[in-house]
Amino acid sequence: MRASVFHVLLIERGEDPQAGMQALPGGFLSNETEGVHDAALRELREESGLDASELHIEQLAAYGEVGRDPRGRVLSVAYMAVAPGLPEPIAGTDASDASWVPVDDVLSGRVSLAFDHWQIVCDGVERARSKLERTSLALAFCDRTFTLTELQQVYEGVWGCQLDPRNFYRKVQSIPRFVELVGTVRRAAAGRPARLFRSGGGKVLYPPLVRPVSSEP
Amino acid sequence: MRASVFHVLLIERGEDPQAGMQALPGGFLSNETEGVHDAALRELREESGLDASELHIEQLAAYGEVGRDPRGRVLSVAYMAVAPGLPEPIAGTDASDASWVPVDDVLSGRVSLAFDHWQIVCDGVERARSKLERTSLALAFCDRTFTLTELQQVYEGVWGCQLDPRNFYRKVQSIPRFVELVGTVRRAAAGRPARLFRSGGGKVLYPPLVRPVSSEP
DNA sequence: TCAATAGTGTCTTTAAGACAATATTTT
DNA sequence: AAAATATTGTCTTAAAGACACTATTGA
Repeated sequence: MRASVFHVLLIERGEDPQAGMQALPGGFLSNETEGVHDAALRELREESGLDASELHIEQLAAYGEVGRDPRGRVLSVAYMAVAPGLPEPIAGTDASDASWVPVDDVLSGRVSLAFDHWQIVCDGVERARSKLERTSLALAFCDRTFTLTELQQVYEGVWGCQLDPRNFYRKVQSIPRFVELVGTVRRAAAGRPARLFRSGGGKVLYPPLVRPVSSEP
Repeated sequence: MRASVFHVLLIERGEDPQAGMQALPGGFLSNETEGVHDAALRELREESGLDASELHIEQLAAYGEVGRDPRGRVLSVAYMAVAPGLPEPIAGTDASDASWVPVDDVLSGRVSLAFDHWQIVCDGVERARSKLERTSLALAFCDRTFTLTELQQVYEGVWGCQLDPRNFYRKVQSIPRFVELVGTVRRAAAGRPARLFRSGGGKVLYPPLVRPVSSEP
């Protein structure tokens, strides 16, 4: 299996301002009885067809400086949802404007985004990188059961570095309540079958899994 | 010198809703030409007399669930400013409704707050505790020059734990670009004068200064 | 010289980093 | 048997934790 790549879901804007640009899915709060969290779920569903109610989702920050949107001082509350590898959005549906883009292409500017969405992606990526160290967030990138190789690929993909599998195995299994062995095994195309793990229930990693220094230049 | 205590600035609300309750300083955005960051500085100045433009200030999060404010779905964008020990707000001024309250009194519920401000304080405290590990945020709690004892008291006060001064001295001075010796010395009432340090310019602590496990039960 | 505070040194334990070898599967 | 992947183990180095002692001041 090749290495996992950390992607972000983008849509192509259909309307001005910035029609045709790539952007994060989003929209405006509806009526007064909708909280910001629900609005985030609704907008994601409307624009990409994804239901994040079963995913890890957390608020990133609010963006409300003047000039970030030509319509005036628009206040955006950004959320980050985390999911394991998902299928491509299906053309011809509600989600046909959506696509998964490697975060590196966004961070580096190879894909440019509308408004200040580049900054929002940066903040989200840094949030994810940081929480991988001290929380079990990495499991949100995995299915309910997973192999340690898959878990390692999450860390490598998000941190953008290579980790030694032997040291990773030892470290991960030494953190109390991080992962827990389930009896079964996953059979791959070739090679020795991998043992399956699930969450050990712990939310805080202690001692933390500290990323190598190279990750932030 | 006795241990430092981590405080939060609260005001007594003068108007309904929740008149008379303790609350975080805040208010509404003014006109369309004011960004959220500037609004935070303005409200802090108006309600407490503090000028945070020279302080460390960062956004915490946005709070916008229904039911958090009786006036409807009010969206609050919370900011956290960090300062070294400050004088008591002076009675008879704009700031006379403001006071410094130990965060423990808020977290424990001994002092109860209006709206969902308890949650906001919790989030801010956790943000500070967490950033002390991997960033030089602790220096924002110190004057421009400081002693290592003072720095240790910041960590102890924010984390709510005791640290061994010998291990702390060694650890702090081993982190590249964290602190830097300045030639001079601070003379206290009694005892050996302490060497003064200043920021070493680094913003990221690597290796991190990990808090002991007891801090989060 | 005593009380108070600052700072250094040493030993032990634990975790991280760098490696090589063995195990279990499919083809 | 060969290729592919998973897993375990060892040695070295670095960091954390637990200690006791020395240094420099004011009273």
